[in-house]
Amino acid sequence: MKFQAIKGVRDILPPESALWNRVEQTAREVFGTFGFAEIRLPIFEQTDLFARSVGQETDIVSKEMYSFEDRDETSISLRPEATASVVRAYIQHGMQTLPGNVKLHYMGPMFRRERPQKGRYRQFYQIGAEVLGASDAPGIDAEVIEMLMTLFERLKLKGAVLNINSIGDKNCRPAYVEKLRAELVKVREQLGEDSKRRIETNPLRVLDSKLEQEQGIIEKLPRIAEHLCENCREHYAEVKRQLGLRGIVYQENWRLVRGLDYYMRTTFEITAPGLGSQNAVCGGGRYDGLVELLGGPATTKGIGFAIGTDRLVLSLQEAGEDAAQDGPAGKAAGPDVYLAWFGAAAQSAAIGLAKRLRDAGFVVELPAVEMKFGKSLGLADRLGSRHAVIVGDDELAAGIVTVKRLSDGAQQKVGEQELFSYLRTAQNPGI
RNA sequence: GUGAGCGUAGCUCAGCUGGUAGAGCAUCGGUCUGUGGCACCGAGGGUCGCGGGUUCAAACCCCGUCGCUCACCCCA
Repeated sequence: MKFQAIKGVRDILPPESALWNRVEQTAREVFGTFGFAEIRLPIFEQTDLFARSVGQETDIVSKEMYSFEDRDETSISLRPEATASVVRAYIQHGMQTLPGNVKLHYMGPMFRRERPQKGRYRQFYQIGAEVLGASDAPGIDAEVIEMLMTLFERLKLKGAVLNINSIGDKNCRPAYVEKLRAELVKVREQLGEDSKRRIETNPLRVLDSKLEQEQGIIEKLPRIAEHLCENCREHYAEVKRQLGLRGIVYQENWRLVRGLDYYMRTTFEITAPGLGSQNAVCGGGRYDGLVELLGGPATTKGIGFAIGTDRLVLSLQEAGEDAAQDGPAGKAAGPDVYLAWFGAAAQSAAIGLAKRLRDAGFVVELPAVEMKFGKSLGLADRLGSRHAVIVGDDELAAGIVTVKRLSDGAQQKVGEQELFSYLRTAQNPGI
């Protein structure tokens, strides 16, 4: 094999692509009902945008970005996430002058140069949404989460678990981080290599460690919930109350920390089964300082999330939710009508009929060259067609067609108007 | 970046203690010039991931390398 896809990227083939479309379409519908409109963003930006927002010292920026020098020598990067772009667009287009909160959603590929594994790719897809505006009301946090849960419910995602936490703001987090660091130094020798390193680089990350021998130590570490400032504590309490008002079940997880620098206060993550080691389908949180950091008005607050579409689809597949495809293995669902024609005169009649059928919304397969009768019906069968419509000399002479139901072989001769009504009643409406 | 497992036809795999490749499925054609699923017959398709070494002889043994997968790290 000469060419193959680059490491960590992949093709999404039928019938899986149909599930992707369903997921993305459902997201558009659900988000639309919450008043979110779609924003289409560029796939690359100035490198500095990501360095400033995501954080220069994060793994994403320091070692995972696809960066390159443009011809004018500016550094450009493929986006590793989209919140920075949304905020950039918000500022660039002066959206702070729009009435109320600006609610935007997006979907598309992101790029991070990590070692691929189950549920992780170098080109991966996210569906995300952001609320930007003057208000940081806890009700916004809760509604954003409600919207997410509504989507998952609509998609029949099984076993989704919502984890929430508050990681404080610039008034209380630094002091907590120092306290945590001080405690970690005391138990340094009992920690693994990775956690030892994080004492310096990112003490919060230690809380997220999965190492068995560290669990007992982590349980005894100071918790941020007990070190939040007054404002953060009240905000967090109100977010939880607002979630309760919406009937949303959540799990408080004091060890939930986010990897991107811009998060503060509310953070959340949703896990789902069937994903292997990477079990988070969605992560998000509040980022009130980000707009100002990127040069926008200091009064603008923000909150958002990103769903890992690859992982969401994977979890749905593991649960058998992709069974809606009923075509032959490896193929998309078959056509409604296979239009078998025989002879030059029949071909021209079939071309016209195919057009009228398609205009009426039927999926029509029209053989490009004449085939033997048996071959043609055989192909109709293997394509998973529901009906064969036969146009040969006999039909032409009588001005009718033969329609045959492939599932049981029942067939009859009908005029064109009858054909349409027959096909409509034979359709499986709904689903 | 680190570790482990795996690389034989489009797919799933067989190939014994070394003797230069097979099956099933799939594809295409035929039996079959107005009726599909079945059956039978046939065809195409492989530098055995790649390179080197050992050997009279390597898919098989040794070394290296590339790729895939999973896990660590980190994250969606």
